[in-house]
Amino acid sequence: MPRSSVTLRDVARHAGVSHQTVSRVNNNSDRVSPETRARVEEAIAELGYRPNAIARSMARGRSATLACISPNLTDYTFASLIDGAEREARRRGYFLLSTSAPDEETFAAIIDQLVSSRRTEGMLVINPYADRRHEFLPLTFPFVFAGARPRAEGANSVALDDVAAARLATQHLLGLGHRRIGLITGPMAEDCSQDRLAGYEQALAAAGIAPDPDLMVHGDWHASSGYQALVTWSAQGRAPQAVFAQNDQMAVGVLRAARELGLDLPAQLSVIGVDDIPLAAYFTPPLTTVRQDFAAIGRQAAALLVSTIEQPTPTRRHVLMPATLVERGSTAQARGRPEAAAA
Amino acid sequence: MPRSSVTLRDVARHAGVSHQTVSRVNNNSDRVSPETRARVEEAIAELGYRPNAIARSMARGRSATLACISPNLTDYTFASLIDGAEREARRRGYFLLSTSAPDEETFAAIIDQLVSSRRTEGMLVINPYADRRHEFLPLTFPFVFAGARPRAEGANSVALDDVAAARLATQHLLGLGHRRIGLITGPMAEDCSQDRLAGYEQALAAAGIAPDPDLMVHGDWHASSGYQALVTWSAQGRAPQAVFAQNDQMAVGVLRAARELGLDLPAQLSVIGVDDIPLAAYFTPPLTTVRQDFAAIGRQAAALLVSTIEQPTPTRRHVLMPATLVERGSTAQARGRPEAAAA
DNA sequence: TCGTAGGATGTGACCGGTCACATGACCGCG
DNA sequence: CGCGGTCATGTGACCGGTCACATCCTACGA
Repeated sequence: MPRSSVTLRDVARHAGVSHQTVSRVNNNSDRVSPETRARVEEAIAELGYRPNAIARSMARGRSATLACISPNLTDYTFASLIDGAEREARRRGYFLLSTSAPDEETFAAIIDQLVSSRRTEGMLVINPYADRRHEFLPLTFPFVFAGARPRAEGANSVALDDVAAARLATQHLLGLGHRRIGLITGPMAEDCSQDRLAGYEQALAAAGIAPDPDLMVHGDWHASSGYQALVTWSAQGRAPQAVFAQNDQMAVGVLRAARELGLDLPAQLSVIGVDDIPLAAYFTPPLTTVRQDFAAIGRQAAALLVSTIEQPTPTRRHVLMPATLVERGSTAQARGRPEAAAA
Repeated sequence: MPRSSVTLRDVARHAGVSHQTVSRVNNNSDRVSPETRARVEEAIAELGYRPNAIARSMARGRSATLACISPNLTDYTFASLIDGAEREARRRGYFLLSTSAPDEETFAAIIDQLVSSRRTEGMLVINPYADRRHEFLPLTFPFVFAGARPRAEGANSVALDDVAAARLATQHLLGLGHRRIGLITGPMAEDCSQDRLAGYEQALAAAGIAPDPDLMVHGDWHASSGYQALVTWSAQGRAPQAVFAQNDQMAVGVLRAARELGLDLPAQLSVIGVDDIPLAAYFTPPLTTVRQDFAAIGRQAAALLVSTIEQPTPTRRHVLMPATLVERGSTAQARGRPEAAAA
């Protein structure tokens, strides 16, 4: 794998043809005779020629590159989404370049480096409403949002059907006979927190239960906020029978707090989360959760982005992905009323 | 943020100067009079000009881009390493582009797309010995390995001091009075598994204990393999007093198996891992582990890569990063012999 | 008064591909 | 037999920057 800069013209000279003919061979044009093609291919192999992607991008005016930007790379939910997007992009002949921007400032800088400088043809934005970062997005560029509904501007987007997911979780708890169901939300600035709240309320309403504001706590997605929620409820003497945490991390925090408070799990407290993080089955008790298929969301998002780029007519779509219940050990029948079903 | 393709020459025309002068302003050359600079800057702002990164790369012959390739993006250890590398690269004026290659074939394709086509100036390879992927690396290109020792070819590398980390873990267990210490390794093709085995044996030797082959099991980094290890030991009636799992996931698997076997943790079994994954404190009992600073490893690796690129004389360095013990609840004094210290 | 140094600016080629178009050979058909 | 059509190939410009070098102007010392 020689590294010297062998160019198209070097190959042309070596093969005794014009640079254009080499270009045609490179691009599998059918306007080349088999003999010439063979000769050129031989020259390419001999010289170890590899086309220069930068020059090609320059000449073609397109980079065949997609970008993906998320608040960080370490969060499992983002990472697995990116993983899916990367595969799909590759499958469609694009290269996916992923970066992270912890704050708005970095976000703006990256947008400038990627979009304004024309390094990329489209962009996948994960969690655009994590802060005010969405305000830095140029309007006339192909974007797809992942994990959020598009707002005013209206980019395409792909997300979990958060309302349905929350309904599923809540219904599961209701089905077990629980009536006092606590809710721990994510940051309310994010769509998914809003939507999961809506789903929770819908399920409650369907069971004829009025949501109790004392049973709702706002968390920040981290385990510690779930932990804190239960500790606080408990201190106030108003601990729920069951808790729906809007993500697994917070659910795990609840589990820990319950253990430290000496509760018998799941007998005295049922806990359900959302996501199905990799080690969910290894907590005590194994976590019941509503699974979302991040890889599928990523694939969908990448596919949507590609079609947005390639199709002249701008579509405005919001794709919702289904959630599935994964029952493990952290939820159980409500005590004392074995068959008290809701609704 | 206008998206039209305003070029350098458009700006030049608008400002009534030559294209070169605009280029000089762009690059903060001091060879421009303040008045001219002001005029050009005004034109830039008016037209919404943004330099085209592709064209610049082309003309300069360098892309100011680094690439990072890992087996996947979802593994926390990789992701946090990349996160650190990304920050450092940015700080040094490079853009870090990260990709993942699950298998050798994809790896080779990506190398081709990134390296041979001159899109990137250097590359960070995470876990180069995950399979035979390292064989696809061109020798004459700036590489830095992360999480592995360089072999024959000898690229630069940065990794945890695995030997010391394993010694630390083993010494911790020895210090608690344990003598029968089980070891669960990662895949033996990887350096870190080898090195962690060496550290374990060193600590044992220093305590005058001969390693017992029956107490060593090979795992695959996944929790299930840790789970399986304890189940098997137990079935054979040779369960150890304490287990050193070469990573946290496997340690968590051991924890779960122990619980299912009805063991009282940590009284009947001490477990220690390596990594300090995010939710380590939320398992039951909270996991004692040897922490490695992935972000720091990533930063170091990026820094080393940049200096390799920028310095003409090729250095061959292998940087080792320190590990620290994080004591939580999964390890405890050996039963019956409260002060039986080793060595 | 002139030569010259050095700052400010302009000129044209070049990076390595692709594009649009030109050319020449060969073919079939009226 | 001449002409249009198709195929294989070549020519030169072009993408949007940067580089090396040329040029012009001014100030300063001899």
